[in-house]
Amino acid sequence: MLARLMDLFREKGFDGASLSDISESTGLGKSSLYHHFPNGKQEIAIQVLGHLEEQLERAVFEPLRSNDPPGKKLDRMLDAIDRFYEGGHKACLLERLCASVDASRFRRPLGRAFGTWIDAVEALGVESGLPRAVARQRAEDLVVRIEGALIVCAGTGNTSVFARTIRDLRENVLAPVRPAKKTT
Amino acid sequence: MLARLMDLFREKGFDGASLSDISESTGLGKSSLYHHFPNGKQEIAIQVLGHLEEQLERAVFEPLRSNDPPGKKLDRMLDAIDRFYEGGHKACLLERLCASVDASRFRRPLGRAFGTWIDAVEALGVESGLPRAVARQRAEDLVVRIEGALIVCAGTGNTSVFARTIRDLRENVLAPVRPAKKTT
DNA sequence: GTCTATATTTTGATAGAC
DNA sequence: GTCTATCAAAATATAGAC
Repeated sequence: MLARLMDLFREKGFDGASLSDISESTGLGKSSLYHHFPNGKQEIAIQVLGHLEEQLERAVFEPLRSNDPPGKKLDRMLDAIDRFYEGGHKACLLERLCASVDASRFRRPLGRAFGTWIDAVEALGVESGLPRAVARQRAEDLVVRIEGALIVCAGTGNTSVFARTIRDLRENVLAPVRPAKKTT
Repeated sequence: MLARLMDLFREKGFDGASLSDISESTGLGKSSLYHHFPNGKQEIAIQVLGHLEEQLERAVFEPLRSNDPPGKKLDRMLDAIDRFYEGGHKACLLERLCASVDASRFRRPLGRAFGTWIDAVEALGVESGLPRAVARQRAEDLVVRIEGALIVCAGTGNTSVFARTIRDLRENVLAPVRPAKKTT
């Protein structure tokens, strides 16, 4: 059920998904929805966010705990991410909630979700031998580029940007630091 | 007036900005709005998008036409972009419209705006001596990273990610191609 | 727990006076 | 060109039966 609701919010956004949509997508009447979520739509979104964090846990943290080498772990993370966004065809719930009018109400869970994600990738970078500052930057960059690629794909209708972004990330997130190029 | 409306849509998104908001932000009654925009809210958004394209023209194309060296042109572009997004504090109109329920109605102008932007950066890369394919990729990447950085800043409340992204882009978008690093 | 029915507010949009 | 007044539809939310 939370999975269906997540699909709905990813498709329509928070402001765009009405209670009627929610009712239809769950098969429950509005009164039943208020039985399960006394605080209405906002609470539904927050519970859906919680559900996303669980999936993030499985997609990002679980690979991280394995005994595979870091490069393999990164690959498995990116595989999971690619699947989750269906190659750039499906939007990010975090982004959809960031873009809602009530974004301030989601600030805390949103900040936590982004932080969790970034921290996990940073830890992987550190594990693979990168200096912490570099690992941090690259972890932020991974999330930035995935979110951005989803936007550009949605705006242009061209999902190849997402595919290429994932490919680039595979090659570059854990790459050894190279000396800076001199500017002319 | 279109500037005020653009601010409104950037702040609240398309679904989140009601006609009452629009009325308040412009100082016009609803009937007056329908006098100027007979097709209602959708037409307002499309005209605001047109206004954005003009600003994009000034911010992106005008620097491109100067006689400065490519690196200088890129710097001026990124300065304008940094100003436009106020260092990551203000959202992107394109993204807000991508994230609306009615996104399909904006698909054409959105695709055109993204295309214009990417094409301009690609041309700059070619001018600076990059192979076209590389220039294309980097141009897409510039837009991807700016859009993504805005999302992450909005979600985490930390605008330093935007600042660093701009800095990275300054150094890397036009950098000469370097041989790929071998994987272990 | 789920339903039908309804309350209340807000939405996008129009009519018509000035 | 702008206003007041108003519309029908849709929004969120609740009451109360079963």
